[in-house]
Amino acid sequence: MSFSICVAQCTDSLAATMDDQARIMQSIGGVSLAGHSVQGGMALPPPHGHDGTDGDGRKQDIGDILHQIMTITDQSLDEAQAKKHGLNCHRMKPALFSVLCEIKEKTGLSIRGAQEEDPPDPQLMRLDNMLLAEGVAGPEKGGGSAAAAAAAAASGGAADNSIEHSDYRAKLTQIRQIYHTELEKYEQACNEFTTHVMNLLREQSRTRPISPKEIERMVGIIHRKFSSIQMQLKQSTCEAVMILRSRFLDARRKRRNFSKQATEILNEYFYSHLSNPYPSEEAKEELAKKCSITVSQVGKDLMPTLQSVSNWFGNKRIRYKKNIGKFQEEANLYAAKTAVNAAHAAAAAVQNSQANSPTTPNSGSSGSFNLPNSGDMFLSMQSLNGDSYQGAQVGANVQSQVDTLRHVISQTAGYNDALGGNTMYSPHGLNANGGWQDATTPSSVISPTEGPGSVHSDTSN
DNA sequence: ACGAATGATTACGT
DNA sequence: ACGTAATCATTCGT
Repeated sequence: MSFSICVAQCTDSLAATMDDQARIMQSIGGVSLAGHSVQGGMALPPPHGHDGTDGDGRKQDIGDILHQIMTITDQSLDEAQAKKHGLNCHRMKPALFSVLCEIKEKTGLSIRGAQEEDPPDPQLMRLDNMLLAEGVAGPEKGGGSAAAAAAAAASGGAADNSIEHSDYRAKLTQIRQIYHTELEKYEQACNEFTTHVMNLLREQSRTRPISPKEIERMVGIIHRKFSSIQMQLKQSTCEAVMILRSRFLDARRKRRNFSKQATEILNEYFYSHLSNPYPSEEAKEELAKKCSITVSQVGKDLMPTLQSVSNWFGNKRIRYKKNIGKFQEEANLYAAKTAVNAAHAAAAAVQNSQANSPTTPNSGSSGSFNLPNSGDMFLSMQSLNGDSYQGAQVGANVQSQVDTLRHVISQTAGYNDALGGNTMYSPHGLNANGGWQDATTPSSVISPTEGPGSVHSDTSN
């Protein structure tokens, strides 16, 4: 469509003269059509000097309309609505619209500058990954809370065995919650704003030409803006998690020792399973639970978690292996304790079997691990020390240990092994390679770093 | 204050 | 995933 035709339409509807055409064109040209080859053989005559006021009035009229269109977005919504309606009904509207279309076509070509560089922002990706890894983003970690609930239930009402851990998790879920609500808010706001803008643009496209491409571009801009806001949210969330994490780790770094009882229990297990001190998952759990139960919760002693038990055994194994001599005394001590347990258990068993049927050996087991594999223990100590000290040792320790061991005894199962002398179990510790060898391959290659029995055969000490 | 003991973490291997 | 070995950081006993 040519400009002249459009202007002709325009002037037709206004029943304007040729002069008026020229004036209109001039005034439009004033907008941004300078240099445009509008003429098309129709030369622009200079304005006649005599049609002054009338022409000026119309010029004013057109200018007004244009001005109104230009400033329509600056006005309040109601005003704009009213004006828009007025403009839409204006006689000159279709013509003007066409003019604007053409103008736009000529000038709008240059709007092709900032093509969205969509390659995802590496930093955003980093943040996303971190949030995902930290469990803030991504699927609801129902597994974790369910597991925690299960653990709490399993421990039979006993408090969660990792206060700090649950504290950390609580804080993390808090962060997570905030993050998600904020994110949702942003998303909602973004959508709302986008639809609003789109509606607005569609509405405006009736008065001024707006291509779908432009709307798309605008939407893209909005999305980018909002995603930059989201990035800020993600960033601050990450920071919060990092702070929480570091604080949590700091708290854990400030380690506290286990309680005496907890250490006792762990040591008992260790030395009674010296041949294979690798507690199973269940055994570890059992140990952790026992330690937590034994320990009075109000104390400031650290309650071992399953992880702690694993750590403890890891440390113990390595340190024992590194310097068996140093642990000799401890080993003897716990051997004696276990012996005491066994003795008590044996006595109890005897009593029991006297009172009841002797054919129910393990009936009293309360589902605890086979704590003192005493056969293992006795032989182990014997071979380590070279002579049979155990009787005396037991005698020396019975009185002093009875009280502290009572609770263990009550929980002890499998005492029949001790009674029956389960010699199938080979007493051994480390093999020649420095590792704990298989329980089924007996060996005499027990090599403490110092002479066997050279120090600790003295039981009175 | 110092060193030993000790719980936790890390790097690495399987 | 779990174990070992080395190491860190704190606590404990002196």
